Amino acid sequence: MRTSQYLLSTVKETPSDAEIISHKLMLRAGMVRRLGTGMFSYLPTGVRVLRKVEQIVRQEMNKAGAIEVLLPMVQPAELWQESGRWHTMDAELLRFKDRHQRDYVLGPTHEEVITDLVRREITSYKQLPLNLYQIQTKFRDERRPRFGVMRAREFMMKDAYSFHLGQDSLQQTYDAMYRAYCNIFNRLGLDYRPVQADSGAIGGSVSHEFHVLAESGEDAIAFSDSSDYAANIEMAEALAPEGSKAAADQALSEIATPAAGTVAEVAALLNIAPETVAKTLFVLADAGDDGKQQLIALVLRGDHQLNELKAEKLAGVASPLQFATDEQIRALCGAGPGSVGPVGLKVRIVADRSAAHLADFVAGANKDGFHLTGVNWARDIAEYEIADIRNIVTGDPSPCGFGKLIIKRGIEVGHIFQLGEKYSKALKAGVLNEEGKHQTMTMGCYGVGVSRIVAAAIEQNHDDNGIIWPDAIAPFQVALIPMNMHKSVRIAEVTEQLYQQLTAAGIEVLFDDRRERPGVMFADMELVGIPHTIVIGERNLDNQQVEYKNRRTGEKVLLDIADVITEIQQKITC
RNA sequence: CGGUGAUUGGCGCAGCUUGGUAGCGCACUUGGUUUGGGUCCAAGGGGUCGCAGGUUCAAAUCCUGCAUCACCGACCA
Repeated sequence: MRTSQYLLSTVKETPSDAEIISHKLMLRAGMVRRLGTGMFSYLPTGVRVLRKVEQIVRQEMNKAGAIEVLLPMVQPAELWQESGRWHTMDAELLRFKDRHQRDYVLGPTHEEVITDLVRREITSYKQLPLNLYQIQTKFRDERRPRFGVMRAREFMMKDAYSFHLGQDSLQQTYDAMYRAYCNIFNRLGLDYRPVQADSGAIGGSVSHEFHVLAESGEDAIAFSDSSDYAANIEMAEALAPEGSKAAADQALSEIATPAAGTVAEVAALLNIAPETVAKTLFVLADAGDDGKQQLIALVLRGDHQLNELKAEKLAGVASPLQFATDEQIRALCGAGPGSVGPVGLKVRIVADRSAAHLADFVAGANKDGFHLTGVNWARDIAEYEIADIRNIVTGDPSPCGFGKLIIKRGIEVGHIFQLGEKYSKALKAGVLNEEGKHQTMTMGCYGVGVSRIVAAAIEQNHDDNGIIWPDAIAPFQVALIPMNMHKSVRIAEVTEQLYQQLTAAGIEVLFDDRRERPGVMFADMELVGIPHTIVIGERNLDNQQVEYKNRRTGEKVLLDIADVITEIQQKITC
């Protein structure tokens, strides 16, 4: 490709609405333009990268035995009503009507459509297992789209859905997808980690997220510093503190703490560490027989944070998790949220493992402006349960039993999930089994955020001058930069010849034939992030040489013109 | 959805307090100059000042409403 015939569309200044580096660089490098909130037009350079990512995903999916399909983006409401998500998905689902006033949705995902397709096509267990995938545009009406294509409303996704007669078969495909995903991210050249994203519900570990590690990541991931353990921070188990609990030494006593509501204020006032203060939160319980929702007290160590997902999973806790209002708390405790504690409460009390390990601790007195010191479990609070309800913090022991946890940030670019029968049951998707009996299929689903990978790759690969593409997904592999081509016939001829040879060798070349000054060309090629550059100048031509420069390492070497093709082929690592 | 802020040429911004019908840099066009790291000089083209209404002799500027966009928060198979 010649720049004079290409739409490079690079810009010097950063549009003011770009926040993170990948968004800024994608705009500056002429990859995307914003059309509306969370909607982007892809310019030629952006499309090239997107297609590269797609192609790698496609190849690895095919290799893993999945079969490509293409499903409609516009889907009839009936299917969503059948699965129940017409009502449960709510605002994220973009709905609209056609000229006949029939309801439709813009597909945010395709479980319904694929399950409908398979229930029509598949009738016998002999046709299973089956793993179908597509690479297609999705639309989710996110409440807050941000970070450019990273969290856009319209985005490109690979989604695969597998169908099985039973759990064993599902597990096999799940494992195959896990390996395929590792292959994909290895080939993309990204620093990523598979992360446990769920456990429990069906038993074992049934969901993994694949995260590209980056400071700007929206998700926090807990890693063991001495094993392969990695889990979404929401899922990481917080173990009970080691050793036995200290004995109760102090007597229970009340102390005035005027104007001290938060743990930090109480700790400062009493000149004690926050971890010796217990904080008490109230959530609503499931409705009882009378239809009323009691409160449940959750007690945490002052320096810890409630993990809402863990709390929501506690038996008896209303789902979705709802916090009690100040009025409800006052009605129960006789005090405001800043002065409440577990002593004397007439409701169910759940203490976090670490909070339950405290002795002689401080807690609200259930009397405005007062706290209790010397509080002890059992002695002062007869009935309580112990559970893991907090977020892990750096330094916690790893649940795998090896090492301590460290927390890093990641961008979720893949998610594999064992769905079970959720959709196949709702849509009555079954086959006849060996006994000739109808059996509901078991499903798995496997997503890769294709457009998000593009942004994540930039987050991980850039410098002050712009993007540094891994070879596998670079829009062009080689940039040809001639010096003064328009004044030197010799330069023009050599460059033209190199362009022909490289292109003939199957290498993607961007030949900068614009009538621009060298600085402009260097800056643009670096901004766009082309990994390998060849500079053709008079000086080196005298020795039948050109200069090679590596975008990532900055390495510069002189190459004999005759060797350029073979040298470049060796340097391209994909 | 709540909070905050923004909206002036393709992009980045000034002008608004104190009303008098718009300016700078980049980009673009033309001519010259320069040519291994975003040259320099000159001359040009391009704007219903987000939309609607109001106040006023006069509104980018003051008032009201709306829209769009962004940030923080909540939310996110």
